[in-house]
Amino acid sequence: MSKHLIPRPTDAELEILQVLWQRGPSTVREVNEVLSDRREVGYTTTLKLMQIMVEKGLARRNTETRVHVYTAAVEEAATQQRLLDQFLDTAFRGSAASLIMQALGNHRASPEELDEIKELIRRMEEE
Amino acid sequence: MSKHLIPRPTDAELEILQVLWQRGPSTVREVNEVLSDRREVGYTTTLKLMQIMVEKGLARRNTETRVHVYTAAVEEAATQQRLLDQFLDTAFRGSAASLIMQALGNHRASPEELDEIKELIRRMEEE
DNA sequence: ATCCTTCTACGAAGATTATCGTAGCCACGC
DNA sequence: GCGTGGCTACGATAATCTTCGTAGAAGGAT
Repeated sequence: MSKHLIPRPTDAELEILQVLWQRGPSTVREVNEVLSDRREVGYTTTLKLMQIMVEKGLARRNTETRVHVYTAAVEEAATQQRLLDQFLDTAFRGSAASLIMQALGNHRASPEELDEIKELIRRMEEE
Repeated sequence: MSKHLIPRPTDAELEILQVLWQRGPSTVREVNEVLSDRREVGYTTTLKLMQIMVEKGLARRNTETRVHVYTAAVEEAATQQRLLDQFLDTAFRGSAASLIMQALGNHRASPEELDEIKELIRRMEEE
């Protein structure tokens, strides 16, 4: 709504944002069905959360049709960046390198992804 | 206390864990002074949190001396790993590569750190 | 001994999250 | 035209987190 300041999404809100980012504009039912695949969650729970997200400015909705359609109002990359910055501070005392080492060491990355990362490092070293 | 399950530390708890990891065994006053450098926080607030952390199994304390000395009861690396796993899921849909790309792209890493990361990638590719 | 400081213990309040029940609305099928 | 199913709105609740006030014990200084 008001242009004030869009707050950091909570965990449940982030879960919903992920669905909106992936599917694009969606109804409550559609989002709820995606969430329900992973865990049990009531329809009105999802509805309420999405209404709150509109209030907070995290999502928009079109109320012209009877069944409202919701859209993410924040960008995926920008949101991830914000969350990452904060996570880096609180969990890794700001050391990006040590976070990267942990992430690399414990999660499978495909050869293509490794190539991408190497390429990025190469470009960074050229400065 | 009980061996049950040690929960994920909250933000405030993590902040305290950081201090314990960095300083080693510390009193409430010592921890509170470190925190106070960053933001205003009452002494009894820190005390209460540290007491709760003992209950949860996140910290231990020695009550033999009048002034209790607290120690982290969870390992830094293991805790970071747990937090990272969860963060990866909720914020990056589990894609470690995309998290790494974001982290690399937006946070300065020293040439030495880049070398370390390259070395790790090299070792991963040898499999 | 008494006062002052510093500590721990405890309870409680306020904020935030997540959850859902209930009520009411609306369209469509019959 | 009426009921049924699916939708939104709203309020309430429970759990969790964070914060701090107050009380009482324990030393140390005078």
